Amino acid sequence: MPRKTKEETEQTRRRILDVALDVFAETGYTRSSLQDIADRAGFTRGAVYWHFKNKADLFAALGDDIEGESIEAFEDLSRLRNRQDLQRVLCDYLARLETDERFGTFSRVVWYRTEWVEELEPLLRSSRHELRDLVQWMVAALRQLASLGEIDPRRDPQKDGLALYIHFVGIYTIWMTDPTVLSMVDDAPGHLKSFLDGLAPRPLADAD
Amino acid sequence: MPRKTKEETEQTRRRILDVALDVFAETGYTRSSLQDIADRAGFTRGAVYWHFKNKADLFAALGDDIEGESIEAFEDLSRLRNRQDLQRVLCDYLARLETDERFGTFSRVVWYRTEWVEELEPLLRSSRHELRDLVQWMVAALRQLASLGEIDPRRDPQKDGLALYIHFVGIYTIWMTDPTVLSMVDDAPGHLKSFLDGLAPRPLADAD
DNA sequence: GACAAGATACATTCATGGATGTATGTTTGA
DNA sequence: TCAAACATACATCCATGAATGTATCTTGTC
Repeated sequence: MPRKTKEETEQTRRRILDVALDVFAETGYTRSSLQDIADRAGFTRGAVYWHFKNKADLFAALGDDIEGESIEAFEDLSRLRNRQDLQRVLCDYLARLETDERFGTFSRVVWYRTEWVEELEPLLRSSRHELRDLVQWMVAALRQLASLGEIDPRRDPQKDGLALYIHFVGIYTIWMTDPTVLSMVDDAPGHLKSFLDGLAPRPLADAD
Repeated sequence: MPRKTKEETEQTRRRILDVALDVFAETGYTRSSLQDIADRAGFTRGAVYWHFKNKADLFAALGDDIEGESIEAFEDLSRLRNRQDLQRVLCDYLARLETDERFGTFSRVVWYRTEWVEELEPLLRSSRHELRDLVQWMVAALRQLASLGEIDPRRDPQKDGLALYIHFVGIYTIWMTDPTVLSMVDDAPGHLKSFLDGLAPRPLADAD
């Protein structure tokens, strides 16, 4: 039954996107066939090819749809005024993985259900690389906070940035590979806070 | 030219294994074809099918060949006598990723070049799951050290075990996704040591 | 406001290629 | 000479992508 309402058309597009995320999460990107996606969405491959150029394009559309401006929180350093701001940025991102199911699932697909191949580099770049570049951002963030007197000036921001990155990636990866081990909302903030507090100017006597 | 010496036969088997590791690392498991592997090894698929049942079997053989008794270091807790022992076990494992190139490459293939699918579960289990189960081991290890007076008894081994696991997985993952960010041999020990030292009975005054 | 005309939103079909697995050669070392 | 150690050939399957079919919504026109 062709030629539907614009609204119906948009529904089928979203339906395909939703099913694709599930299928990718179950089967992995490479082994997922457009046939299977179309079947489970209740359409044929014709519908998929109408809305998306091919599987890679479908995957990219999924990313655009889900990620949106998620990582933009890491963009502007100037807004970081104290350690708590930094903690909030990091924890908000982590918490969203748990809160926003589609975001969490998609991230898991990107990291652990998709074999890295050159063809997919531009698609994975947005997700994988942004996370990879986070070290630099963290070092810069710590420098910024140090200049504001929020961090002991005698510390090495390079080294602390790496340590912070280790914490972040560790939490990220553990949750990715097994969400039952820790909770992004309940456990992550405590770990990051205790680490960031350890960077404070005076060890434990800042009762100002 | 069939019917070779036993030694020659073993050479082709190893050659196929070596090439397979390279191909898997480059192309990813799913997209690697036995055709490509055979070509680059200088044989035909016939040779591959002679030595291995199929691709999954080849992958499993690779794992057996490389991993060997690598994780057995984590087996017996009883040998842990002090914090340094624990640090050594962890650091040795991490360092081996960098030192033993085949081990490092294979681990990367398992985690980041292979889409998780049911068919491969028994194969990935040995690598992925052992790492996943490490939390439990770490908690137990910390309990053991606490009973030996190596760790402040007022601390929570459950929480510290998770924190240690976060460190370990963080370092592991960062190196996996980009080995240039940190060195397993040079950087990892320092990070783990400073964490473990923080668990000592008396904060900073144990100059016994 | 009714009615073509054309575009849309798919379904169907087909051609192609690539990968797998198996069956069958073929040569030579033991 | 037999069987090991491959090479070759073959049958099968499945996914892709494009081409084509088609029914219906939309739009312009009177």
